[in-house]
Amino acid sequence: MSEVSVQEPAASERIAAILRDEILSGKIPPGQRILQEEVAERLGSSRLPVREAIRILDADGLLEVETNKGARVPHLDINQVEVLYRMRERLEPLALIESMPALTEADFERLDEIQVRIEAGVDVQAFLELDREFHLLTYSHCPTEQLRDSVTRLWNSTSHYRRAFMEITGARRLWIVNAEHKLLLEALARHDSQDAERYLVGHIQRTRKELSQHPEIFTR
Amino acid sequence: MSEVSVQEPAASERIAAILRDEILSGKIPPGQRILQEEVAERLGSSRLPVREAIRILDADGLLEVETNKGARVPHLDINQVEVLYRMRERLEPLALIESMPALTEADFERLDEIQVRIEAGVDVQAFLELDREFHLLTYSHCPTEQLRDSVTRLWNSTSHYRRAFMEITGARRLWIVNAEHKLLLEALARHDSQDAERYLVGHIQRTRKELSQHPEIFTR
DNA sequence: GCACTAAATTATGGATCCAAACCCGAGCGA
DNA sequence: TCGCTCGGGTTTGGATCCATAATTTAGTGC
Repeated sequence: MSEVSVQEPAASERIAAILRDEILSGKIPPGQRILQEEVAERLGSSRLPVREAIRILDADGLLEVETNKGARVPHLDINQVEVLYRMRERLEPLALIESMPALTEADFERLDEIQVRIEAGVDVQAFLELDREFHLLTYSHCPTEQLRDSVTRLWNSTSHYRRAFMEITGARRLWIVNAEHKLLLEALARHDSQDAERYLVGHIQRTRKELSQHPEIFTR
Repeated sequence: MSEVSVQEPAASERIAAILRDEILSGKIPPGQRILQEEVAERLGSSRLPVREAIRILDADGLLEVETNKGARVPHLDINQVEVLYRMRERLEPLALIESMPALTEADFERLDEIQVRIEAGVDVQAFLELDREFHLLTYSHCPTEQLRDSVTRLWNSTSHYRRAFMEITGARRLWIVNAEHKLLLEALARHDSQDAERYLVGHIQRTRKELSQHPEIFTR
């Protein structure tokens, strides 16, 4: 048999993954409604797995669901995003501390590679994906699933505003990100959790402050 | 017409609410499997809204779902619960700070009433419910839904172990909880966010440390 | 008697059909 | 002209039936 059938994920998860990509990449912008039938037809399934996928993405913080009214990508205001960043400032250091001891040599190589690529210069979309992979990789060995999920949710819901920010400011101040990333990497390599936490918090705080200086991002 | 029809919630939400109660009250203990058909028959619906309810409770942190294998109440080990408490120590102060300015006179009256009831002496189940209402009420005006939801999730997933702890230790050290609650209330009444945060963090930290001295709670 | 296999049972995942809620626009009246 | 009401169309929610995967059990050979 040529059909290898490597434990196919459920259709609902496949659909959720596709929609997740489309939302994170900005193809489906905040405020846009998700029509079950449209998605079902486009992805070749019935509405039922789409409904389950919507629930999954709701849990991921990528959709908001209202009874009898359907699902849409949330549209956040500047205050909500500020609070999400403050949550990040508190949770991500914990995730990092929990994950750090278990980081492998392969992880460090990948982190270096990501950082090299970012410094080589990339477009906004590529930067967002690499930056996301960079940070989530540093948390990836955190043994508590709920902490990893919470952090991922925060990244999900703020992704659109990070992109809007990058598109406005361009690569002008990217050198700061690079400096912070490299300091963080170096602290991780030394297994210095104090320094790592300090650099990480500073990194997130700075982003929050810069973001809050561009309220025009949030005018719909 | 006698049918008032006050915007009936969807069946899936009704079922989710019932199951949530049963899990939080310990009627469905950690490790127990949730059979869709059994629930559907017991609550008088088809399996479909049960499936949606399971997704909702998954998002609430009350169930874990595995493809083709069904849903069960998660069974956490002591390390995971410790991390959940550390998450609480970081997130709940933020929720409190965000919510505090909007607390109303009615809120304070209710908080006092809860505290009086706890001090009057109640059984374990009543204490857990009152304690939960007490803290979540102090966060209830936090304008960021995702922060409120995160905190609620943390309370949900640790609820069973709080009960197990209370059942072992009894009301012996309840006076400490009461002292902490009253100090917290007094700081809230003064709108002193610094003191409030300090008391709250101490309260959660102490609970975490006491819990970690009873590893027998986690032996399944 | 034990281990491995295969069939039967059980439980979950998905498709289709029907019911109920929501939305929007046309028509009517003030 | 503006606002309200009532309908038709659209969209979501729920029930039933079927397919598929997991689990258990019975059987067979060693």
